[in-house]
Order: sequence, then C-alpha cells, then structure tokens
Amino acid sequence: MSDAKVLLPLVAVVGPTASGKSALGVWLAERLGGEVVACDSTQLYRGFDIGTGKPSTSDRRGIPHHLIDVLGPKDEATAGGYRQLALSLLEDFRQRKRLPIFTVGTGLYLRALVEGLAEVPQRSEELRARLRAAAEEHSPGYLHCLLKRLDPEAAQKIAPADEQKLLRAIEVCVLARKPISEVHRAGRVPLEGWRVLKIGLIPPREKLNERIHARTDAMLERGWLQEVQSLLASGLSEEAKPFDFIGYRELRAVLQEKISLAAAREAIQQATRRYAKRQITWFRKESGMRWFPGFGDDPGVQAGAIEWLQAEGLG
RNA sequence: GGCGCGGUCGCCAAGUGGUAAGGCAAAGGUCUGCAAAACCUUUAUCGGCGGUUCGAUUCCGCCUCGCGCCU
Repeated sequence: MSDAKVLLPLVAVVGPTASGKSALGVWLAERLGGEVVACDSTQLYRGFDIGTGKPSTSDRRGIPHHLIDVLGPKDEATAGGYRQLALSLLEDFRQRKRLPIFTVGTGLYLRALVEGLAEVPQRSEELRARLRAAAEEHSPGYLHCLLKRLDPEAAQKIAPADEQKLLRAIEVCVLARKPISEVHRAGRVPLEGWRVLKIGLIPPREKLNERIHARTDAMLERGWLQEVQSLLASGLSEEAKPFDFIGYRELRAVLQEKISLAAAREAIQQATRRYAKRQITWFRKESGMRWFPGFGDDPGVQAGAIEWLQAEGLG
C-alpha cells in the first residue's frame, strides 16, 4: 500500500552561499548513487544562471540536478510552491530508488518541505494591493492596528514596521476568516516516508567572506554583466522578480548607468556577506544537524560527511 | 621656523558647559507561501596632559598628529 511507505533516506546539505554545498552534493551523489535537488529560491528561475550560482555542466559531473530552471521570470517562487514541486519529485525518486541529495541555501524552503506548512490560503495580489493602498492613506501604524483587531496574538509577534509580514498575516486572517494564530495552531503536515539527514556546512566567517569576494569576481569575469544585459534586452521587465536578487539588481543599476561597475562589485560582495550571515542565523536553529566547520570541497569535510552517512546506514 | 584650520565609534558625521544625534559598516537575532526578502536589537565618554569651573567633549594653556599657507 502506498500509505505505508518505507522510510527512505534523504540527504540535505545545508550551508551559506559559497560554502561549497554543490561540490559536496555532487561528490556524495557520485558515491552514494544519488541525484542533486536544489533547494534555492533563485536557482528556480530560468535564465538567471551566473549570479545564482547554478553549478555548470562540468561541475555537475553527469549527476542529474533537479528543481533548477523550472520557473519563468514572471513566475513567483514561494515556499508552498517549492514544497509541491519537491513532493512530487520525491515520489519520482522513490520509484526510481535513487537517493535525493538536497543542496539547501533557502532554509525556509527546506523547513516548508520537511515540517510542512499550515493550511493557509495562498497569496492574493489583489488583496495585498488594496491593503497597501489603505496603508498609504492612513497613518504609519495602520496595518499593525488592523492586525491587532484581527489577531492580537499575531500582532504582538510582528514589528509594526514589518509591512511584509503584516500583509501576509492580515491576508491569511481575511482569506481564512479566522486568526492566523489559530490557523497555525491547527498544525502542519510534515514530510512522511523520508528520514532526513542534515549535513551543515559552517566555514569560518573570515574564510567564507574571502570566498564570497573571490566568487563575485569570478562571476563577473564569466560574463555576469552580459547575462543581465541580454536578459534585459530580451524584453524582460526590469521589475521582474529575479532582478531583485543579489547582484542582478546591482548590475541592472550599472546598465541603467546609475552606479559604476566597481561600486556594484563592492555592493554585491557586501550584500552577499550579509546574506550568508542571515543564512547562518537561520541554520543554527535547525534541528538534527550534523555540523562540519569547513567547506564542502574540503577533503576532510567530505570524508567526515560520508563517514557519518554510512554510519547512518547509507552506501 | 611662523601662521591658519582641524582631530568626536571601523568609516562619514551632528552637537552642547551638565555626562554625546544620525547614517553606513559590523555583530547578534526574528521568521509557517516575496526568504538572495522583510524586520528587530546592540555598539564611543569626544587625540594627550594640565588649568578654569559645582561640573568640560564643549573655555584656556602646553604637547601631539594631519592638512593648507608663508618665510
């Protein structure tokens, strides 16, 4: 019966940008008969290749990679959407008896997949537009007050200035016709049938920053600016979601002659450093993580990782 | 050697005789469908010494460093 699924192993290589997740993922896949599944909100987008750090053909070494290039520039990536894609992909892995190796940079997406999401309504752009318009007309604390009336408990947890989270909370309350806190309390449906083995990569911050800087330069040398240029030339709106990603927004500004390339380079490096910091903050809280204090391409880390996985019954 | 200006957190920078705005960076953190996002918190005793004063970062003197000008 399909509802009595055998527990299969699922590997998740978790780490901040430039920590070598992809390298470790491929390395493990080669040795364990696995395939790589990206868990990254930006690699989902077709056409945005260099700056999102998609592994090149040679980096992939013949190992199949999934959940890369599955969205067009006008699509909206969401945690729930990712979960759907990943769930059906996992069914496929189950049938083919292959080991899924997730390389995760977007912690929220992994959590959405593994722990599930509450039964909440999807985004509604119309409702959001209305709320934003209303917020414009009223005083600054309007949205927070509104949420306070709908769900005092949720309002307490969200900062009055955090428009993004306030909008979502109000949206859920309105669409679900009940407080978001209540919806959340109703629980979520976690991933079933898979045993998740999490490998966490945390290189020393100084070293990580060095890699981030070097990688930014390498990406620029590989023609990142030209990539952005041809994306824009292809008729894509400058407002398309992927142009908000680190680097793409800076390079777009260069092409619009708002900043110099040198300034963009520094801004990209800095934004990436901060991004890595936020990722690390998120990952630190992740439960059941097996930590390795180095890079994924480090032989010592690789040996340690496979050793651990084998001890867990893999291979 | 003389004259002038200036030395306030890693950087930029306001300011006052009663114990020092802000911005950026940094660090820490939050997070259930925009997450490469959004948001929150934290961070100086004002170049050194002495004087005036109830009290000086703010006034005075000396020293020191930087910048500019002059001989």
